[in-house]
Order: sequence, then C-alpha cells, then structure tokens
Amino acid sequence: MTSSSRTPTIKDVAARAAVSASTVSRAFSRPDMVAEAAYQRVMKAAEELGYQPNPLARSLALRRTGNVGLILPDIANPYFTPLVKQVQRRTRALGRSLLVADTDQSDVVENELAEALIPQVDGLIMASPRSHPEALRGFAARVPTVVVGFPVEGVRSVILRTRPQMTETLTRLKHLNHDQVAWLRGPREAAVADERDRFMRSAAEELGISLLEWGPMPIAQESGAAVVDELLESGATAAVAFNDQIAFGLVTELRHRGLGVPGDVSVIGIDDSILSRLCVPALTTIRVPIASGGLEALEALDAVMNLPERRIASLRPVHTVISSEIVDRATVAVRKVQR
Amino acid sequence: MTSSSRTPTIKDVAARAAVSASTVSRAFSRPDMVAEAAYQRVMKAAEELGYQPNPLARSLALRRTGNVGLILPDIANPYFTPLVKQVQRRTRALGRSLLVADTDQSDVVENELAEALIPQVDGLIMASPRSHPEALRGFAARVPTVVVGFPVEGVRSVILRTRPQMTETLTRLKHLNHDQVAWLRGPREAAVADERDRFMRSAAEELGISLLEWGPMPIAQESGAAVVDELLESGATAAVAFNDQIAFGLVTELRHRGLGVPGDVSVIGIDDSILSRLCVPALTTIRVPIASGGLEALEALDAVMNLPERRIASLRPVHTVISSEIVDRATVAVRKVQR
DNA sequence: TTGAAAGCGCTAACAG
DNA sequence: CTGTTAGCGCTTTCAA
Repeated sequence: MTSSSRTPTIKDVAARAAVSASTVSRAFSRPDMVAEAAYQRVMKAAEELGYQPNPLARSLALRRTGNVGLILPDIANPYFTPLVKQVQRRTRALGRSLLVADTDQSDVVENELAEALIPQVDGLIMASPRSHPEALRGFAARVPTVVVGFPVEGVRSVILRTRPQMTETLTRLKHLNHDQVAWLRGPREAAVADERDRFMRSAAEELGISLLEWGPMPIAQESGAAVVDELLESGATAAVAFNDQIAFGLVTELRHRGLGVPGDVSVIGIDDSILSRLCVPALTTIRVPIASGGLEALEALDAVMNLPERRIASLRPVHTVISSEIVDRATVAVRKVQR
Repeated sequence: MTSSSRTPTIKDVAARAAVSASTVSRAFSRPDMVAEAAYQRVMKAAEELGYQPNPLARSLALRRTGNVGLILPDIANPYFTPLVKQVQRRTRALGRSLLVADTDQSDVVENELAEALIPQVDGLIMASPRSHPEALRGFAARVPTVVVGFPVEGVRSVILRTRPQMTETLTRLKHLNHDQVAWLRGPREAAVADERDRFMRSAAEELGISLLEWGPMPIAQESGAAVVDELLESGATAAVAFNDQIAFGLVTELRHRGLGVPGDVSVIGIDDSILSRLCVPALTTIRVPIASGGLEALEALDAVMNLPERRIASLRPVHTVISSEIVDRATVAVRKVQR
C-alpha cells in the first residue's frame, strides 16, 4: 500500500523528496531560500502525499497561532451581527482564523472566556466589554488586545463616539418644538448606558429641554413597549431610546394603540441595526459603526501579530475615534399642535 | 524578581513544586494518579505562578485540538443566529472552542474554509452547506463531520424536516377556503429551495389547491415586497414564503398598500426567526429548529471527539430527524368573502 | 506513585 | 543552499 492512513508529516515529504525536513519547511515558508530543483521535488512530493503543514505544530514552534479572538456580549444581538460578519471575513482574508466567544452579557463569563482564549490567540478584540478596566488591562498585558466601544485607560481602544449626534438629535427635536423628551435608558450593567445617560442629561440641560427618564431597562422590545402608558401620560412628544431594539418596541406598541409615529410621538433609536430598517415606519436612528470599529481593531492587531516574536503588550494604548452619524428615516416630525 | 515576564510552563511549576514535569502533567489531567501531598504542592505552585497549561502544546501531544468548526452560509442571517449562539455556548460548556466561518453563501468559499478549518478542529458542523455531496463526503473522510439541514449520502446528518408541516399548512388554508395559494420560492442555488418547491407542489396537487409560483428569488425582504402587485392581480388569497424574511417583506408591503393581513391576504413564513415576532402582525410560520439541530450535531461530534486517538471517519453516517412545527400567530385567517 | 526519556510536527539558529 | 541540532510545552510509555 502506498497510501498510509496517517496524515503525512513533513518527514514523509522530506523522505520522498530526498531532502531534509528543514528544506521542506523552507520550501513552504521561504521558497526563495531553496534551490529551484529542490523546491520542485518538495512540492511534487507534497502534492503526491496530500501533505498540509500542521498548523498546530507550526504554532507551537513559532510561538504564535495566527488566530484572533473576538469576545462580545451577545452574538445574537443584531447590533453585533455585522461586526462578527465583517471581522470574520477580514480575518480570513488575512489568512487567520477567528475564535468567537459570547459572554451572555456576563462579566464573569467574559473573564473566563478571555482566560480560555488568550493562550490560543495572537490578538484579542473585546467588543463592548463588561469587565472592569483593571481586568482588561490584565488581558492586554498578556496578549495584544483592543477594546471596541469606549476608551479604557491603558488599553488600545476604538471609541465609537455618539455624543455629538446625541446632542444634535436633541437640538433637532428642539427645533421641531419638542420640549419634553423621553429618554429610555439602557441596562444597568453596561458602561455605555451610563455614558449615554450623562450625554442626554447634559445636552437636555443645555438646550432647556425637560428630559423624562425611564429605566434602567433591559435591551428588549418589551422594555420599549412597557413604558408607553406612562410616556403618553407624561406629556412627552418625542422619545430617544438607548438602542434600536427598545425604540422598535416603543414604535410598535404606540402604533398598536392607534397612535401615530411620528404624528403623535417622534421616536429615535441608537445603533442603526437591521431593526431600524425593519421598523414600520423606518426608524430614525444614530448609526454606531461597530463593524468599522471591529475592522479597525483587527488591523491594529494584524500589524503587531506579524511581528517576529510574540512580544506581549506590544500594542500601544492609543485611542482611535470613529464618529456616528444620524440616519434620518421616518419616525421624527414636528410636534403636533395642541387642539 | 520573582515574577518572570515569560508565561510559566509546566517546567516552572515542576521546579517550584520540586517534582517532575510528568507529575505536574498528571496532577492536572489525572489527579488520582498522584499522591495527595504532591498534588497539593503542584496546585499551590501553579497557583502562585499563575500557570495555565498551554492548549497548543497539549493538542500537539494529544493529537487533538479540542476545537470544533462551524461553517455556515451567513452568520448575519437571523435564521442562523440562534444556531451560532447555542452551539458556541454548548461548545464552551464542553470545554472546547468554536471556530466559526461564514461562507457568504458561496460553495467555493465553503470549500476553502473547510480546508482551512479541518486541520485545526476535531469536528466540523456544516449548516445548510452549499457544497456538492461529493465534497462533503471528502471532508467527512478527514474529520468527523455532521451536516445540519438535509440528508447527505454517506455523511452524518441532522435533518430538519418540514414536509409534514408544509402539507399541514396547505391543508389548513384549504379548510379556510383558500384555494388559490401563492408560493414565493427561495434562491436558486439552495438545495432546500428545490426541496420545498417539490413539497409545496405535491401537497397542493393532492389537496386540489392551485399553486401560483413566484421566484426563484433571493432571501431578502425586497423579494417579498416585489411580488405584491402580481400577487394581488393573480387572485391568490394566501401566500406561503420560502422563509420569514421574504414573508416579512410581503406582509409589510401589503399593509403599506392598505391591504389587511390576514384580512385580505393570509401569509405564512418558514423558519420562525426573530423576524416572525417582529412582524406586525406577528407572522404565522413553520418553526425550523436549527439551533436544536446544531446542538444535536455537536453532541454527536463530542462523542467521537472524546475517543482516545483521533480516528478519522469515525462518525457513522446516520441521519437524525428533527421535526418542525407550525407556530400559529396572527397572519392567517379565513378567506374573505367576495362582495 | 514517580521520573526519565521519547515524541507530537514544525521551525530556527548554526555550521558546512 | 542544505542538513544537523535543539527546542516549542505537554503527554505518555516504561522502569524503578
């Protein structure tokens, strides 16, 4: 039998091509360092044997894996979906593999996953992490890490800035005569939620808008639907939600009650997830370019991952900023005149 | 300096615990084979050093990686989202890592990805693959593989059966006096699309329903929206769509035109993706338990992956079947009486 | 129960 | 340009 059942190794190829293992190795990684004749023989032998270099052995010897890890709170959340898609595509294009891990929105799980992933990856992308900054710095000290979403002291981050667009949103509402605006807050645990609370409050104050708050509330349509009664009583004529999902729930429930959107109430979401286009009428929202953020993070990692040895902490803690933009669709209108 | 910058290896622990590397290795993998005292010392040393066994080296020695690969057409498609989420969660619970790869619905890419993944995983899950059965058998010969969606000769598969529910759907429509039913077909390339075409045609024939077909059409809301004019002219009073996304587009466009759903037209989707609940009114649909299918596949893999040596082709080509069910929501009603 | 030694498959100096 | 040698970090006989 010529065809052994074992997967062929570099030695098999070497034997068949009558060269040493090193030469085979070189033929694959640095063809220019091997004589044409030898190269041909090696390739032929490899071909015949169906040889494929074992990436594991390669990683061990090289001390780098070529893998990148992506840790995120919820892979099923439409906000993150494009991130995963794009990063996975680009990772592949770079000749690497992507390990994804979903934390189920738990900081405890997040830590476990990071620990598990770190030894198997050359770089780590943490999208909207829930971990303490201190923990994040710990990860970054062990493997090149970049956080996507907000700045973390001492860690490379790609910041998705929404503040100007949130302010602008309130400004526009003001111009449309809305002076009582509802703010549907995000989940208690998320860092972005706090941040957005602050942005909204200070912008409202500056503009002399009275901000009526609900929440904290979990990220779910139901959250948006649940506030409708109170919101209608409150006198608010416009609402901004922590994200599209909550906004979607609000819009749907308002219409279900026979109210007009934007006729009776204007609604604005944040994220520009797929939901905002599915919403009827299409949701006006603030686009947060999470996918671009992920790609940016990946490029940063790729640069250091290509360095000769695996030097830890080689990623300088610079902070890149990507701006959001308002996507004006169909849920905002001038305040209805009293009758 | 006690704290070296290098990540500690098994040797460091061995030295600190004054035992051999073998003992440390055993302490971690087979604690019962090492004396209590030694065990304690090893654990203490490991703790102090912050030692974590290097999974790469482990894989190389063990000749298995502990990783499982998941290849699917489109990670951003809400139909697949729960699959990814559940499989990733369960994978993690099994102490393994998940490598996901998105083929962008291309069979060419699918093949490349499989090639790239195979050497790094102990098992492969191919969800709704586009590859030729021959190619799939090739993968399965190299690494334990299970296909989720439909049967593939010679490969372990988890079949998501929808036929009885499709027939039942038409039966119900018939009872509701619909005798002209529209069928919005899926994309040309997908194997399931053909299958569903056949199911619908034979069921319609049996029931004496006249089936009006549109498509093939891409999986997109627009596809559903685009057929509205023709559909209304055709006299069809009910429509079944290849999937929820197309059905969603249809419902939305119908209502946009001022038509009632289900008052004027009944609509049924397939999949029970998140979209069916987002739809207004909520979409009646056939639930395809893709997530369960993925989990089932994973369990099958896990069993063989735990086998001592990595034996290829160790997965018997049995075919498991998971049944769909009709989820009756709000888009089906009795046929409107002519006036 | 434990250690020494060989090996998993590949890479990287270092001579030649 | 090429072979030899010595690992990468861990597991696993095989003896003791």
